[in-house]
Amino acid sequence: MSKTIDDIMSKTIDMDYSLYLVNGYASSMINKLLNRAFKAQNIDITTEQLTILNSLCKKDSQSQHSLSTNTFKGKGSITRLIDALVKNEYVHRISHPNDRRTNIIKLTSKGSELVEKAKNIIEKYYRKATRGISAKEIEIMQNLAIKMHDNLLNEDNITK
Amino acid sequence: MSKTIDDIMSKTIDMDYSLYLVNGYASSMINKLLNRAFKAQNIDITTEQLTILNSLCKKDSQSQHSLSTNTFKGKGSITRLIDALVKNEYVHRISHPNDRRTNIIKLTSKGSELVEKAKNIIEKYYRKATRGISAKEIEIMQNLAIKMHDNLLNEDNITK
DNA sequence: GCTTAATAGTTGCATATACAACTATCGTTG
DNA sequence: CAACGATAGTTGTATATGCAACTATTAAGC
Repeated sequence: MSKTIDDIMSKTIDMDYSLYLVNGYASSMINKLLNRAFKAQNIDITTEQLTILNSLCKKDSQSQHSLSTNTFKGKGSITRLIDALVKNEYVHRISHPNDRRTNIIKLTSKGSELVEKAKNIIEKYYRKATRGISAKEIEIMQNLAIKMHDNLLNEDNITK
Repeated sequence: MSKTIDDIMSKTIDMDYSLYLVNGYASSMINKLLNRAFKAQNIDITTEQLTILNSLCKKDSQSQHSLSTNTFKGKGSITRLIDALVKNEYVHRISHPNDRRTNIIKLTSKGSELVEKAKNIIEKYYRKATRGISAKEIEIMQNLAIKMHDNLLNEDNITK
């Protein structure tokens, strides 16, 4: 007998279920552990900055606007994350030749190497997190998370 | 044919799957929308602060240490969140009579009323997020998120 | 009882994000 | 081509978190 949504929501003052989603406990936990692991191994990066590098691995030489769209981050965050990445020489920030408003972000070789190192650590923690969970279940969970994200993205009141 | 974990992890440089978890896109999206909705309706609260109030609804008069454990937040965050809650008179911060190190946090009537108002908004967005997803699937996802969180909590290297 | 260790909470510093105001540049339209 | 609006990025302010150093108080061990 599984709970219906109304069972879940009708609990007196118990917002645990929805707050579990809102707070993203699992996400923030693995995020924290990863950032701690990077620091412990003297890898000068954060998971948030890695999101940018990962996007550049898939498609190099993106504009900041493109990176903002692809990583679901605000343009202000992008500016500051790239500031940090440039400082560490993981990317170059180059002015677009035909549009001086636009910056082109290019992965450096140092950046590529870093991604490979970080990838191993991420995989390690990902495996820890998913211990005892089948690949099928993981796939279900990922698809549901994506679906929820899409549901919210498609809200009328989300224009920015 | 579903993907195995190795299928997922072996992709060349594609960390999307694990980064989707790490970044908690769905969580941060609903979190953002909720905080925006609270502001739009002149409800002076954030989801993070609500996590504290929710815990107090379940068990009032907790110490900050207890709240830290129950909400998975660091003690520094607890201090500052309660500063904000006290300022808005949603809680009282009272010195423990027998242990002057400890503060007891008590929900005020204003705090209780606020939780009820916020609960409706949270439920609304929770329903939007889970549109087209069955109650059974939601339950699966929640249980998996809890399991992943537990997996990481039980790591040897997590002592603080 | 005194010393030491453990516990509870606060605070400073760094990172990240949301939001809004701002600058600079490009495109469109008359 | 001048004016207007759209677009790309930057920056200031506020909130939240992690982490480490710190104070204050209590508990434990001798």
